[in-house]
Parts: sequence; structure tokens; C-alpha cells
Amino acid sequence: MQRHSSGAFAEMRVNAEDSIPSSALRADEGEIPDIVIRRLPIYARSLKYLAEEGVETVSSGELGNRLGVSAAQIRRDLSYFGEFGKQGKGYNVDFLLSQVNAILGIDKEWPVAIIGFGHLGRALLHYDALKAQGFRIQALFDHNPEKVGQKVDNLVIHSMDELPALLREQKIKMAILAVPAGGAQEAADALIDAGVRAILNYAPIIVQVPPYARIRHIDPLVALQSMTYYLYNDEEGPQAGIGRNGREYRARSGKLD
Amino acid sequence: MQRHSSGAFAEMRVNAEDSIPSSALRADEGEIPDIVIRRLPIYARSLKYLAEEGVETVSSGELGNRLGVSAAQIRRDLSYFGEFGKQGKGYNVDFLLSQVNAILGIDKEWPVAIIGFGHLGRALLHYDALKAQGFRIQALFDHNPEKVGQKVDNLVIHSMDELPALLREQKIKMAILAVPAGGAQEAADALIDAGVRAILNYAPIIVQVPPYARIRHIDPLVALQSMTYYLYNDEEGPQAGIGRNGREYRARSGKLD
DNA sequence: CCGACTCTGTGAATATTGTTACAATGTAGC
DNA sequence: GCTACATTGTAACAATATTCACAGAGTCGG
Repeated sequence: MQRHSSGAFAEMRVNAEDSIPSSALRADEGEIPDIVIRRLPIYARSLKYLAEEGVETVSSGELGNRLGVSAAQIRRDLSYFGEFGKQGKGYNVDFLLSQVNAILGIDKEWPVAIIGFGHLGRALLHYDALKAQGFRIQALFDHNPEKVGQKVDNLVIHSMDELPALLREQKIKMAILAVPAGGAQEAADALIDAGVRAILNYAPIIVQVPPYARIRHIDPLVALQSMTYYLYNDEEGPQAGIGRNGREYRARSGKLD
Repeated sequence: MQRHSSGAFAEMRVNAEDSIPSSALRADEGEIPDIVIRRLPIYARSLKYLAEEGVETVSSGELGNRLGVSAAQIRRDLSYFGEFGKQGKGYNVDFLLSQVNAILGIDKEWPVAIIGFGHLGRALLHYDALKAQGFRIQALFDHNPEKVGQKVDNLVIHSMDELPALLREQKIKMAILAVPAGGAQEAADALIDAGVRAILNYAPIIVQVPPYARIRHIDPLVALQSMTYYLYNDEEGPQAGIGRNGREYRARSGKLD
């Protein structure tokens, strides 16, 4: 099943049609599960750290240990897109990273809008990791007339009325929604109408989007609440202070998160 | 299968042993899947909004529509814990909300520590929704000697050295980790040693905890990166501006998030 | 070049999660 | 009280996701 006969990793290619066609290499054979797509950025992040540490090669087992995921899962996930490894050796870190980045499209620059410029919106604008990873905040919107017109960094806060025209003009496909729950669905509808196809929602409500768009929800409250159940019900584990912490354990269930 | 013969919702009880024993009502018959536990807070949130709207009764179908989830899934999820509904009518909003809150244990107060008092830590301390839902920030820690000793609100920022003693003393079981990636695993280990059993991690790295503890990861960057794939690969959907937005659609896949 | 070892990619088996479909129960109008 | 209708809880089924396990390739030290 290996097609690259030998040679250095840098020459490894995925299949006949040298270099990546358009990403989603083997994605012809059926759809790729979303759950796989969601793990890819986590693999990419870990690979980035490995590269920074100067590690050249990593096996699915090692990577899995770092992430608390089984080696088989990593191999299977990657196999949706091609063959990136070498028997007996593992994966070349730089090569695999570049491939995963290309698959996800995160080797490109993505313009992003922020809707809602309260504390959270402001914090996100100044969150440097976004810029560092290619997400460029390019438009700000707020409902509040007092804020509209204000200048932040080199951006002006726009009114929601201007949203459709500006987003289309700038071909913005991604937005971060940081408005109160009450206005979130309405804002999302406006975004979709304006051509946005991916929304990161911070509002504490499930916002619905049509099937041709994507949304992810971030809510610390919900995350905390989903853990209290176990605090309340389990009563296991060493008493605090007893039991030395060697941390040989891997993640609870082989599931990320 | 219905045991409550009739009577008002307020009198409904789940089974013989009146009132909730310790939560996890029917949780004897095997373990409850984590994925179910994760949906519960979302149901609870929606029920809270319904209650605030003055709605008295809701069917699994209506609730499912609000959340983009199938009615059957909601019924199945709830059935792990008991029988809360009434044929022909649905669920009493107040009653179901109180039951779900009790199952999750979010009708209690939970003391929480914040580790890492940078911008994010500060923002979380002042995020009122946490307090409003019973999460009381009760201890702050930072690695930076310049910050240690400073007073914020009525809390003092403590050094990491003090963490074990303070957390045990205050019986703190939950923590929010808001430190840089480099220090996250070490900090988590310290938390676990100090008796913490649930961690909300904001550091951009997969932090591993032993099987008797829980962790959830929040990372906007990863969330955005998992959506670029679709922007990059799909090219479906109405062109922006065409196609009226009636929003009859429900969520893409019947999956939350 | 050999032999012992490592590690990938994947078919098959298993485990987990979600849906369908319906009996049982209750509602509501008259 | 009777009839038409709504809705639950769940068994059976279907679909998804994960792991097992191994053939095939490649490594590595001498």
C-alpha cells in the first residue's frame, strides 16, 4: 500500500498526482466524519509543538500518548486523506504538519468578523494567537449606537445595518459571535444572509444555521456544568495527598476533550 | 410505565423513593454515557429560558426544535435518569429544570479556583454568569511573583506553592486553568494532587488527567480551524443574497455543536 | 545482506450512539 | 364518557466510531 519507494521524507508524496490537489486528498471515497475533522487541528497543534522542539519524526504511538488518543485512531484519521507515514519510522513532523495544515486550509489567511464588541469581543480582537494562525479580524460590528463609529486599533465599529454590504464586499466567510443570547440567532441569520459560512458562537444559546454552514459553540458555563455531575456522583480516586503522581495515565477514555 | 397516576406536575415524583436520592436516579443500571451528561446542561439552559418566558409545559419535540436535536434523543437522554414527562402533555418546565439541575448538581454552590491571572483569568473572575450559576471563584493563583500578593476584588493572588494547602483547606474540587501552554500540564498535576477533580482548560494544549478526574478544553483557535476545512472544501449553499432566509432548517446533523 | 524489530494502513470485529416505531397513557372537546 | 389526537418511554434496529490485529514495508546494527 506504500507507494513512495524510499527516499527522504521531504520527497514523500501522497499519491500519483504529486503535490496536494486541493486538499481532501482521498476525500472522494465518501464524506469525512466531522469528528475526524475536529481532531485534525489538535494533531496539527501538537505537531507544531514537536517541530518547535526540533523533533523530526514521530510515530502514531508517540503522538497518541501526547494527546491521550489511541495510535490506531490517529492512523485511521490520517488515512482518510492519504498515506503520510513510513513503516518502521513514523511520520516526518514537518511534512505531516504541512499536510494537515493544507487539508484544513489553515495555511491560508482567513478574514474574520467579530459581532458584538463588549468585553469578550474586545478580548478576542486582541487575542494574538488568532492573528498568528492566519485569522485576520477585519470587521467589527455592534448593535449599540454609542459604540458605532468608534475606532479600535485601525478598525471602525460598524452598525449591524452595514453588515451585509461590508461582509460581502470583503468576502468574509467566518465570524465570531459575541453578543447576548437574546440577539444571537438574529445576528447569525444576518451573517448567513451576508454569505458567512462558519460561525464561532460565544452566546449562551444554541444558534441554528442552515446545513450549508457550520457553527461551533463555546460556553465555559456549560463546560463546568457538565463536570459537576461527576464531582457529585463519583467518589473515587486517591484521597488528595495520598498516591504519588507519576502521571503514567493517559486520558480517561481515548476521547479528546 | 408511568407511575404517577395523575395530579399536578408539581407532585410528580420519579419513583418509589420520593425525592431525589442523591441524583443519578436510575443510574444504577450501568453507567451513563458522557455524551448524555454533556447535553444535560444545554437542556437545562433551554429550560431556564423557557421558564423565564413563562412557558409551563414543553414537549420533547418543541425542546428538540429549539436545540436542533431529535425529540427521541431528548426522551432517551432523560430516560437514563427517570420518567419526568406526561403522555399527551409533555414536560413541566419548572419541574424538569429542577430535576436536571439536581442530576447535574448545579443546584449547589461550587467553589472554584483560577490558575493563571493574565487577561483571561481576570476576565473569567469578572464573568458574572459563573457566579449567577453557582460557581464561586474562591482562590486565585499565579506563577508570576510580581502578581502574587496583589488583591483583586476581595481575593489575594497566591503563589503556586500555596496551592496545595489552600485548595485542600477550602475543599475546592474545580479549577479553571488559564496559564500558557508550557505550564499547563504541570499546573494540572498540582491541582490533581491538591484534590481537584474537574478542570476547565483554556491552555492551547491537551492536558491529561487521571481517570478519576475530568477535564474539558476550550480553545477558540481549534474551533475556528475545524471549520476552515469546510469553507475550503464545500462550495455549496445559496450565493450570498439569493434565497430568502426563513430559517425552517434545523441543525445540520442533529448533533449539538 | 541478514535477522530482529518497528511501525504503517486497513479489513474485520466491537462498541457506542442515534433513530424508528409503537404500545401505553394521557389530553381535550363535546 | 367517548372519540380523536398528542406525547412519552423504550425495545429493536441502524448508523457511526473505535479498536484489534496483522500483512506488508521499512529500519537498524553488525
